[in-house]
Amino acid sequence: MALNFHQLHIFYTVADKGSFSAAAQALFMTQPAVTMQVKALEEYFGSKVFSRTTKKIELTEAGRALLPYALRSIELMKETEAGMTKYTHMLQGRLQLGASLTMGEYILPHLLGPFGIQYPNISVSMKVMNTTQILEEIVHHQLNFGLVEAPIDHPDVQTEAVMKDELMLILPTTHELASKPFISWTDVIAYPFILREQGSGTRRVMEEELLRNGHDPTSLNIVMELGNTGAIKSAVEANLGITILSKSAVKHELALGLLTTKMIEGIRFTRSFYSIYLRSTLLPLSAAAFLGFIREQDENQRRLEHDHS
Amino acid sequence: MALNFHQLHIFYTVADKGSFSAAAQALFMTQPAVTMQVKALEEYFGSKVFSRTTKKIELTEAGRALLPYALRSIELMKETEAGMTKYTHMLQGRLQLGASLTMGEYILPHLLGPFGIQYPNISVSMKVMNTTQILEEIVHHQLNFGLVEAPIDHPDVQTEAVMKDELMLILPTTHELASKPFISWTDVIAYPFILREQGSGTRRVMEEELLRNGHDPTSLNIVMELGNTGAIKSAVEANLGITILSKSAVKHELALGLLTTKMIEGIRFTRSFYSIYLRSTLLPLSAAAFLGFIREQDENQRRLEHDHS
DNA sequence: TAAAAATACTCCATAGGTATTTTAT
DNA sequence: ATAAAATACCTATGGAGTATTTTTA
Repeated sequence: MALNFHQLHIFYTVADKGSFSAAAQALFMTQPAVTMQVKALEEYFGSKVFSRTTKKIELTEAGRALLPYALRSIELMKETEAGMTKYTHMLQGRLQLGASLTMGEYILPHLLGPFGIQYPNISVSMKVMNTTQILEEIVHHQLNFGLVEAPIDHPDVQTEAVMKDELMLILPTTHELASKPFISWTDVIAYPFILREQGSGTRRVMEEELLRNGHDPTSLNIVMELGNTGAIKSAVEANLGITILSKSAVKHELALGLLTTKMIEGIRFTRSFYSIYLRSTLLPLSAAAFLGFIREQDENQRRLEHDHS
Repeated sequence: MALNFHQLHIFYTVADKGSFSAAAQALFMTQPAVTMQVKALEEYFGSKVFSRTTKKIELTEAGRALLPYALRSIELMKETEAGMTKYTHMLQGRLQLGASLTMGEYILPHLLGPFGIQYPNISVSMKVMNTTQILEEIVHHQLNFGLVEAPIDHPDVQTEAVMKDELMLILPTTHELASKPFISWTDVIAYPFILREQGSGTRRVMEEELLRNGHDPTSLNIVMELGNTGAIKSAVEANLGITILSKSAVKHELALGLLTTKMIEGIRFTRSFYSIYLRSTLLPLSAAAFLGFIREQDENQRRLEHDHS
């Protein structure tokens, strides 16, 4: 047999965990299988890579030499998969996704549609639960991927900020506030305000964020409540009022110069989301594709923002 | 199946050769096997990597993206094997070595002994033939490794300079020529000279090199002909005469300060040897071990030379 | 004596081979 | 028409599992 990624991956995991059984668990295989692969590696190189007693395992000189190569090969595998996600449109597979309440309720529905179009052969199953439960299921290989609202500190889990969403004040380009350099909360409540109907997710997020920033949503001068974001944007364009929406919701109108976004003095409506997944196991390609997809969305948004900054 | 070196290697070879059949030949496997592995890779990524008609093969966008990763993975494999040769002492295997006449007659006998001690489980078979024949057998997988006297220019063959041997004038540290900054051929023939007996390989190499540099070996003032290099060194140490030997033959005496080496004005007894092997196929570990072994010898020599320069 | 690793065995997936068919120039 | 890739089919190997034994702290 020739040298291969798989054995190096197993070798690395054993070295990392300091035990064959622990590595087996992390790799979701049995201990004898791990023993076998390490043995094969040792036969290949004609040299033991671990000096082992039942209680303690230690890298030999050869093992210490091999370790950095093994690490690099794992990195390279991950890079390769990440670099290839753009081309995985017809990929088959199953994506088992855990999402926090907010993620699952307000963000993912808008992502899963387009994702399903791009990847018609990946079946996505999403479970909405709290962060602790998601973490638990990821560690036990019940889920291969999670999206949560706070970074996770766990040695086996990789956390990465994947989306930044920012709510902004949305005005017609011609609005008198558009030329004002600094806009305060007092300015905002002085003008007619348009928003989504009571009970909508978008409205709830907006109100929660306002409260978090110490402002009372009921002090807004609400002139209109509309059933969808498109209607709100049209109303603002028609100069019927102003609103607060996520920047990404108005990217087209920004591009066309119909609307402008403004920050409100002393208020920051930013939040990040975090992808979490097992460090030890290679992310399934379907999950890698999803992660790539999310990053792409994020990039597009960022690029648009940049074009109009 | 997970991503692996093997498939990337095959993919790269197909891209490199521009044909499945050619790649199969280079990889020493059959065309259907190559087709299979490429297909598996394409299924893995959910995307074709080649657009193929029977006459022409072309990388798709995905293929172009994958190519650099494949190359890197091959490089990494090679690096890993090269980096691990130091630890492959108990390696099993067969090394089929082709060597040019000079290599096989004068150099290899001195290397194969120590190599056999370090690698008792590698059986070495050496074939002495001319460079063209060696090249031929390497390309057709009859030999996995060759050592020749000139660099080879062939697209599928990797050439690397592996040993530099230099003959030097050897003197006792106390000899009056030792303090002379420049030594000419006239100086050399003015002093008693010691060398190996007629018919010895070392003597033959030395005489050939002298002739190549335009000097007549018979003009030497020969006072002694001895049966082995050790005896010659002792004789020179005892101030019975001077000699010409390869630098590496006197490294211990140089280190101990018993002898000095000098260049002879206008004469350069240098020559390089070259290892040659197939670029497309991964060098068998036994061959890699041998290459590493040769490099090590070379390094030791170089280091010693440096210490006394 | 109680864990962790090694061994024995069984089974199945898959890689590779041979023979053949399809395809595109 | 021909050369190259794809397909069909078969075999053998080896990777992974379960069950068990060996090892050493």
